[in-house]
Amino acid sequence: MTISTNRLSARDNICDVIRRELIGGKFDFDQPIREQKLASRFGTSRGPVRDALLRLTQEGILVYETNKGVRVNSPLSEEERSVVVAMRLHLEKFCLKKFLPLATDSDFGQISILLERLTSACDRASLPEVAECDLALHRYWVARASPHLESTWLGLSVRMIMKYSRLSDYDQIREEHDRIVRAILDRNLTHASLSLEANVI
Amino acid sequence: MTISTNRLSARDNICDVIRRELIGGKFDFDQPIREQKLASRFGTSRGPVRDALLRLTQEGILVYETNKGVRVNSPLSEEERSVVVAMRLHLEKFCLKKFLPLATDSDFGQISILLERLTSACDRASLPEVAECDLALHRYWVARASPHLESTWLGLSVRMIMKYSRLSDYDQIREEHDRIVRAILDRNLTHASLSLEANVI
DNA sequence: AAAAAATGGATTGTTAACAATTTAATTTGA
DNA sequence: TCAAATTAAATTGTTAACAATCCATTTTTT
Repeated sequence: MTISTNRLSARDNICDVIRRELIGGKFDFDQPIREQKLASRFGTSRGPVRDALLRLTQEGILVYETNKGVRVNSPLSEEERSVVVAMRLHLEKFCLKKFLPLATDSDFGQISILLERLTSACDRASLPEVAECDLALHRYWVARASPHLESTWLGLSVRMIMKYSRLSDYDQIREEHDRIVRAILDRNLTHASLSLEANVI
Repeated sequence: MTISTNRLSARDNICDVIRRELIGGKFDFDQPIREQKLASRFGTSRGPVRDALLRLTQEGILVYETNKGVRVNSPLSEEERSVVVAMRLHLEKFCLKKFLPLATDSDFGQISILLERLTSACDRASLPEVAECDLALHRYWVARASPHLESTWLGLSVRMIMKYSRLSDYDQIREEHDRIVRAILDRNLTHASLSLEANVI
């Protein structure tokens, strides 16, 4: 989560790195995650690692079993995924509606930068980076519109994006986000919502 | 969360107790929560307390700030709440649809017991207990229909139920849940969904 | 030989001490 | 007197050691 911190702690750092790798598909489903292994990898003790794993558990990426540690959660069924998609869409459309009127030039600048990064990641055809930039872009307007609902949105989105077969067509991703961002810069809510619906599936 | 454990650890215990108290309105909004205080109260060290607080943070009940600890999250705005309600309703109706065909007599027995507890809590007019029993009842069919989405559902529901002005009318609560459970025992999806819509608002 | 019991290694759960940071109180300076 | 700088207390962040539990292997028992 890291809701606005200056210097991010070991825990936050570990959490972000692991989440990125999980999103990028670096671990297999049901694969157990060992605390000590991560601790030595990040050069810390098991404490911060445990904290990070607990957070990811609550996000639904990992599953926890007492005295057995965590493992990568198995993927959602098609039905479950469609429910999550609908919820995320509902939430994100609400956030867009709230965001557009209060968006400043600075916001537009930030969004342009994030779109730039996403485009660049698509060019490099790097799936982990694409997934991360994709989330970061959407997250921007969610966080601006409703900090309260940011963690809810993150949980849904991360769960959605895992096992992302759709992420093969980088041209399409770039195109879809181009369209969303253009609509946002025009403050055109209808168009932005429609573009979002085409993208979040 | 405690996704199926035999003996629950200090962390799980603390987490459940604190969540219950938060739902019951024992803490004020924005009130800071001190680790040491809880630790001595539960007779443990700060470790398990930290774990529990992190979990509740991810559920959205608490807010975390680096080096400053956690505090009770401020309540959702009316708009935000209506979005959460819509999401929860969507999710829970899906779960009902999945649950009804696979429900066994044992399930019906469990649900009846949970309803009994809710009714009893209403009789005692104990708000914390009513809130807890309410959640436990709904949670039952969610967990049975889709363990994957249980934590998502919990996050939405807990966030919804905090600051529960609606929970004043205990007769209505009992009535609404009576209706939902009756529809479930009849395996009447249409009726169950409608009763749910009247309840989750 | 098969099932049950015991063993040892690996892993998680918990603790207490220490380090780093924040917060409040106190002192200092203009 | 008021604001800035300094100190002290409170609080969180991290660590390493120890306890409890799980899991695979070996031994024992029938």
